[in-house]
Amino acid sequence: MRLDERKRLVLQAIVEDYIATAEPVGSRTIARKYRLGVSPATIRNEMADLEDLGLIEQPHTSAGRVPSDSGYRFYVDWLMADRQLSQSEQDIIHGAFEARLGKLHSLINNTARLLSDATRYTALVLGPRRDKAVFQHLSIVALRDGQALIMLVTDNGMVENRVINVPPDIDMDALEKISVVINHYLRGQTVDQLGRGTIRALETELSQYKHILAETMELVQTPKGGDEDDRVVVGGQLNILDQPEFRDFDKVRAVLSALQKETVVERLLTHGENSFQITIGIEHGLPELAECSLVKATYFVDGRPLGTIGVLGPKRMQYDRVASIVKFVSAQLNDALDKFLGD
Amino acid sequence: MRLDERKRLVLQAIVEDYIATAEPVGSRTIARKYRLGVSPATIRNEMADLEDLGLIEQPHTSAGRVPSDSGYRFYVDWLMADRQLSQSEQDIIHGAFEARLGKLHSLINNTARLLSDATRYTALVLGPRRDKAVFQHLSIVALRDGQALIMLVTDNGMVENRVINVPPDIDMDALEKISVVINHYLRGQTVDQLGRGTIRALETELSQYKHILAETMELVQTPKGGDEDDRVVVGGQLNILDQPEFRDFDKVRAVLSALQKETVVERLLTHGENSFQITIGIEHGLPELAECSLVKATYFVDGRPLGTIGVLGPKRMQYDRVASIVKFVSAQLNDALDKFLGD
DNA sequence: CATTAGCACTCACCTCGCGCGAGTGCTAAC
DNA sequence: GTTAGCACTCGCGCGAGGTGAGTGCTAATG
Repeated sequence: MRLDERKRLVLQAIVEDYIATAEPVGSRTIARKYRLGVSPATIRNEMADLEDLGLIEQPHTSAGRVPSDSGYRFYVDWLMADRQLSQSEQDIIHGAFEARLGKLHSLINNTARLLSDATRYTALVLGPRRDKAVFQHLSIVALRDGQALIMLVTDNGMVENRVINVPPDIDMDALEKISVVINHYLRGQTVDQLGRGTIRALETELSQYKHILAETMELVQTPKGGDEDDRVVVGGQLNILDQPEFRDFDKVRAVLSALQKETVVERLLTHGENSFQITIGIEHGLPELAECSLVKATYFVDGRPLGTIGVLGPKRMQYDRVASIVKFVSAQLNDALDKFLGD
Repeated sequence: MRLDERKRLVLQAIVEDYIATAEPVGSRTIARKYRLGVSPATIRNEMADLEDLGLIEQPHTSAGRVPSDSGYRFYVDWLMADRQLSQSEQDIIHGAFEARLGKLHSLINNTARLLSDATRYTALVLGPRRDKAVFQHLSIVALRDGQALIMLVTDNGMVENRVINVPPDIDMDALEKISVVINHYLRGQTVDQLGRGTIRALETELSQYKHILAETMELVQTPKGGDEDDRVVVGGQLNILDQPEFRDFDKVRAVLSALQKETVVERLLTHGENSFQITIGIEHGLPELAECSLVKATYFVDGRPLGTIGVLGPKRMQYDRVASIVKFVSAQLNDALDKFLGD
């Protein structure tokens, strides 16, 4: 879509004013605030054209104009300026990643909080995919008679464990042996490429310990570490209460309850293929979140995509600011993870 | 406070009707619905008396009556009938605990969901206290050059781990040795009674591995497993949106944001000493949650208190139903944990 | 003396109508 | 092509009036 310079300026003014005020924008306002050097009447003509193009719309006759989804899209693609984060903003974010190595989980958790605090919107963080993880180490530890703990470490920093029942008379050496064998067979494999052959071989070699092996394989193969799915973290959910467009209980409930469901958030964050992407309104295909936009970025370790961070806000979102923050945070996260996991 | 039979019936009618409808209750309603065999005028006289006693109040002249905090308290202490859970309700809850052993964390997580689904209010679950936990086992596993994983198991089923840096040239045997020594010194101790002496002895014996020891002791002693505090789980937060008394954004925000803070929830659940307790309104001393009531119960393993479960709802809560559910769920949880952790 | 019928009174809440003002589209003049 | 002017639209806020639920008081009643 080609627009002449003035139409672009008018559209930009409408989008930015609406983002700032949440009120439909009138021709007079634009003429006054954005000094295009023309009268409101001219602006009105331009606005009529923009409306014909589907870039803006009127909530009702005799109201100002509001950007449509494609209006936002055009703004994001063509009009939006790159916004530099101020040095102090950068410092704050950078500082948050200074914290010492710890659990991957808390790194992800902190990122969610950081993102939501920085943007004042809701932050979504998706951790590493379990099935792409490379098996690194497994240990089995006897806890007491009849119980043992299996612990699994993968290369992307995830640690999973589970308590299992074992025959009460089993001795430490047997457990040790089992874990040595399993380690030997699984080292370096990703979970989703575990072949039937490998499993069969294990079953043969450990035929006396069927039960333990079965439990272990279940831990290894459960796609998401069981029912509690640490993969998704949501931060700052309550920030949506501050948005005037959500001054409506049904809308709030719809959004919040969608965010409760890990599958929804996961689909949201895995939708699309670009490593940085802005999704406006219904573009993601989730009707519950049709009133929201999402700015998301993938983070990497050693050039391999590990997960995604995103910021969810109203369609009337400060795209420029949020985009810079998301980019910056994901870059910081890349660095932190390289230090944490990099070889 | 002594009340004659009829006053008790009137109070009970007011509380129960208000719980059911969320509307101030008038004298006519009581006479009609609760068939006390007297006219509205008589009820009005009784109500005036109850108001003098501070058990009920009027939102404004010419409205019906609403229970006051002490009215609820009287109801809960003296008037409320024990409610039996139906067999099918019991079966559902019981079934939810049938699930196989897994991580303690997911047991707690599921309990929160179960409680909130069953009551349609918000569920709070407090997991085991870290500092009362008895050290059971520690292992150190080399991950790759320069990194290792420390893992800590305590008797109450908690498993904590942390990635640490180690000298790149350290060998497996050294790690093994360190963990043997630490295990030897710490086995059977609770975290909060770790004496200076023990620590000094460890420092002497492991003087070559100062750094690793320091990291380990930090993991052991960090009161709550670092910044991410798994101790508190909240379920069904959105249920408060269904309560008519919270059809107000500021109130919703106040409650939800209080529930976001682990410290608040923790204080709420650790307040008071009884193993089963109903807290009405401001009795817990947290002004943010002054409009809420809490029904909570402690759960045990081997007779030792491990944590607390609770249901948070409006003061206009179905105390009888919630009380039975909370009691039943905590009993089920006791059983499940005894199977899980019991010696 | 407790109970009840009757009655005047209060007050939240709903609805309706009205005026205001922001904003538009159109037309005619520049 | 731009702009001034103007009639028109329509959401919104406000105040008036009516409604109804509920009360407190008083006097009559068994």
